[in-house]
Amino acid sequence: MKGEETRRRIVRAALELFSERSYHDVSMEEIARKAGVSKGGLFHHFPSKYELAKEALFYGLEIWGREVISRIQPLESAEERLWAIIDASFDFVIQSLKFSRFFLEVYEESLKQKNGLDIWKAFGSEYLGILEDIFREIGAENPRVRAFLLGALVDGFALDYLVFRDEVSVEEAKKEAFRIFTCTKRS
Amino acid sequence: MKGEETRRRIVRAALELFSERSYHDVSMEEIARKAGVSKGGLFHHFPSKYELAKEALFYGLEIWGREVISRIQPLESAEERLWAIIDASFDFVIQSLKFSRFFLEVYEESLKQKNGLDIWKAFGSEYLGILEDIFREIGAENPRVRAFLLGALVDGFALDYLVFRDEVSVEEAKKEAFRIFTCTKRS
Amino acid sequence: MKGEETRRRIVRAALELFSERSYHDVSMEEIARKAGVSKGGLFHHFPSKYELAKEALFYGLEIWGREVISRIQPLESAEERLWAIIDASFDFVIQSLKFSRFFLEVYEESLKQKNGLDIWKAFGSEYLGILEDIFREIGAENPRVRAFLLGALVDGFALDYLVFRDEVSVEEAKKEAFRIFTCTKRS
Amino acid sequence: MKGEETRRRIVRAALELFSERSYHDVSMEEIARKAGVSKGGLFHHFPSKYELAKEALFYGLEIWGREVISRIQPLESAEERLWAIIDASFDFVIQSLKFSRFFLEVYEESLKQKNGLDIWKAFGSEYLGILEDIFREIGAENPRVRAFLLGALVDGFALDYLVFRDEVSVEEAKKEAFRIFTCTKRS
DNA sequence: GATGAATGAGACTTCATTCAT
DNA sequence: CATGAATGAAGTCTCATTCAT
Repeated sequence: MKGEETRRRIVRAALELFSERSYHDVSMEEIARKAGVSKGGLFHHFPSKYELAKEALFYGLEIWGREVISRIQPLESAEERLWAIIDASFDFVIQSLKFSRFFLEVYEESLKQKNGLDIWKAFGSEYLGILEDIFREIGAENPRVRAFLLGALVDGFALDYLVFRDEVSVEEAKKEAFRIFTCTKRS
Repeated sequence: MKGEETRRRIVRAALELFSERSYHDVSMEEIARKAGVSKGGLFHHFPSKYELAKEALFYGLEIWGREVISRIQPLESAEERLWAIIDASFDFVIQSLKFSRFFLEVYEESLKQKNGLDIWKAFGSEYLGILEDIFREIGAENPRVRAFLLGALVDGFALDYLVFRDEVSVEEAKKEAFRIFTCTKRS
Repeated sequence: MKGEETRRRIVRAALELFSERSYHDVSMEEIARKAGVSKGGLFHHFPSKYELAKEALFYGLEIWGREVISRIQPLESAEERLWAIIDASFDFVIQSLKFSRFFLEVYEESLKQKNGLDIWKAFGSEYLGILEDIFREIGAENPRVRAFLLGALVDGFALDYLVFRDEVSVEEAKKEAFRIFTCTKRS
Repeated sequence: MKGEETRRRIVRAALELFSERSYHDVSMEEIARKAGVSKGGLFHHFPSKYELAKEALFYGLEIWGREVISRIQPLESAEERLWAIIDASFDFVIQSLKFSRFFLEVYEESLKQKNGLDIWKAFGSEYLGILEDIFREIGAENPRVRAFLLGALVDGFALDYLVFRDEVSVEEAKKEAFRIFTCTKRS
């Protein structure tokens, strides 16, 4: 199946470019060049730039998701699993610093589409579900909300770290995040 | 001075539009129309779209900053002040939901400029300094990092709330955030 | 190949327009209209106005160069060849009066480009080489410099003739130019 | 008279800028800044950019003309005077290399004006008259045309020298020019 | 399946010029 | 005399998308 292979090549090229520069700064022409396809070829496989970006984004998220899950699976205690997630998330964030920006941009575009928001919930819910279970085990008062906050923290960290990278140590940040998110005040 | 008044009108128009739609979706033409100026007039006051956006962003940040500080000032205990900040920050995020996106976009543009990152540090440092003092008083192990994490949480919250607004209650989020950020494990 | 044909049509349209009016007075829109292409089509074939102008200029120069060489080839004596060149050069200048202005304008633009001067040397050197050989045969003291001066004279003539066309006869100018450039003082 | 002084300052600023960069590349704003005047001030003194450029050009030409004449006056023989002119002209050309380009540009603009050509003849005729007298004394067959050719040579030299400055020595060029322009074949 | 020529709308920006103050 | 805010037309260029081959 030659088409499938081409399609994958396009998605990978797009993901790389979108992870480096902003949605509007990457042109279809450039993606085509990088993927070794003609411009027409792109539109043969994807009806629009937005659809391609969306697919590239989810491709990236899936890779990351699998990574996280594989790290968690062998672990027993909720705290260990939480640490593994924080560890993996923060690492991911600084490995592909601009990825979150890409996330936001695709999100931005999705707002202009009909029912554009729907695609996000599916993904987010799965992630939140895992965290929620962990926080419930730990004994947090409001596991769902705490899960949401950790997600937000990771996303925000991705943004801010770009600015303050020389003032904050990632390892310290992980430890502090772990510390506060495992906090269960009893009183 | 007539110029100053026009300039302010432009900044306000820009802020409004940028808070609603993305940087690339708002054209200078549109800003001009909304401000009641000619397109040329815009460039008389601002050398480029980016500079205008930057000014509009900082105009917005300043408003918000003043609001937060006025809420904090009368408060005595560190915990009260922390709550006031969380309260104000989350409220601000909800009120002008898209503002953070705008923040990110200007930030994005600034990466393309020479020394583009510098402008952020000044603002961020002031904010972080205030938080750091609070966390020191509270007795956090690593006040600087915790301050940074709260900043990140707020930024991330702004993003994610757009997607999950019907699943998460802002008030619950505030409370949970306050809970974990005031956590000081002694053990 | 359809693209090649369109490209040629564009170049020809550009040459015509640039030969009539100045670089800044001719807009890409106008060239597109004349070539029967859309504005975007121009930029599909040429990355910028400058590149298009450059190509149009060299297209014109090549036509002229071929003409000159075909006139020279059958001639034996150096003096005959010199006359043929002067004859052809002055004629060319009169025929396409504004062409030299165009030459100068592209040259002007090239100064703003990196290594912009390089393109001229190649062309100029070939032309100068031919002249130098002729002057050496004639017995000029400094054939290289004299070749350069004849080139300069032709270029300057192109400019000045625009102003003084009703005071100077081209044929007389040719003769006088031939007279002084064949001069070899022995003393 | 304060106005006169301002006017002169503007003309000088304009001349400097136009000698460095092209007519279209120099904006009225820039001239105003350099002259220490407001943009409105420029238009108070000159009705348009073209008129200002024209005045600046003639201001430059006059300076140069006076220089040449002062060098010639004390000289007796026609050959000495010719040498002085060639010497001065070539020197002038390389001192303010871009001046001739400026000349051409103003000329270009003048073509768009009604009766735009007239202004040139006056100046050119004076210059040509002086040369013509010299060539008549020397015994040239066609003094008028030869005068015209020397003018053209100088203008063309200005252009070409920019490209070939490292291949041609100005002093050699002067000598060779003098040699051929004093040539009087008797036969 | 794939190509790449072609489109056309729209973007940012520049700039000479005008005019109220 | 002088200012500088304001204008509006025009310019170059970008880019997602379409379509004949």
